[in-house]
Amino acid sequence: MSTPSGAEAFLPLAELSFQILLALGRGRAHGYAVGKEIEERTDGRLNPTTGSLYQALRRLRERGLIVETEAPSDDDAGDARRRYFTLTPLGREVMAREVSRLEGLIAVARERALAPKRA
Amino acid sequence: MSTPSGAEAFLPLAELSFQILLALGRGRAHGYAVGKEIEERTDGRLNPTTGSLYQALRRLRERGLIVETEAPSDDDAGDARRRYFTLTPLGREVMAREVSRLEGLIAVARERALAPKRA
DNA sequence: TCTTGCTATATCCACTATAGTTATTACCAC
DNA sequence: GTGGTAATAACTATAGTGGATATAGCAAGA
Repeated sequence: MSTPSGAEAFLPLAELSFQILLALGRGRAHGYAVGKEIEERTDGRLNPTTGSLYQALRRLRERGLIVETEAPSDDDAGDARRRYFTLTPLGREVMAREVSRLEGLIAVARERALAPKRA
Repeated sequence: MSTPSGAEAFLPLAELSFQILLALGRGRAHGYAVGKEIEERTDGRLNPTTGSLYQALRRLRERGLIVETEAPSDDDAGDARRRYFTLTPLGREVMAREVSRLEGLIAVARERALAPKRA
């Protein structure tokens, strides 16, 4: 279905942006935690410095893929500096579309590179 | 840390670069044809200008993912300006690794965004 | 035939977006 | 105080993209 949301316009997602959306896919999180999650999940392969991380968060927020939200109630003991983010419906849709796009690429790659033809 | 081939160092592949490798996955092709193939395969969604196309080809060549090769014998009627390219083994491996990487991302995205948790 | 114009093919230059680096500030727990 | 947590800002590096340009070949028509 071509949902007229314009989600396509955000594709392809940059590596870090996609990773951030993935991290937020689990639910609300604050910036620092997002960075840690990415680092852990990628086994240190990706280690976003705060500079690039918050830059990317800002871009995503400005484009409406994520929003800044209140701290969760079970975090009142937490650090007041924390800025929490969650995916917007648009962000979720962009993710879904990006996944579709990638799946298409994978299918083509499989049929071509893994069963190479003579040149 | 690094894989034997160092193919990981080329990841993530940019959209256009990956598309070019996909196009060459079918076998040798010249630049212009690569552009056309991409445009057709993506139903016009991607319409690489010659500028970005040849720049990307140059980058891929400089990094050893593709090489410039002779024109095929059945092309002697073709335009002499044509520059033909083929995947190198490294290029093929980079493709394979990129596919693995993307599959990993997809798996994470599926489990998170398509079964969203309460934030 | 000459000219106009379109497709094919490629190069060069400049702009933009993204990411990385580094430094600074501030809070919190030990 | 020290060390980890959390965020901001200024700067740099560079990959990627896009636009303008050039040129050859071919087709259509004056």
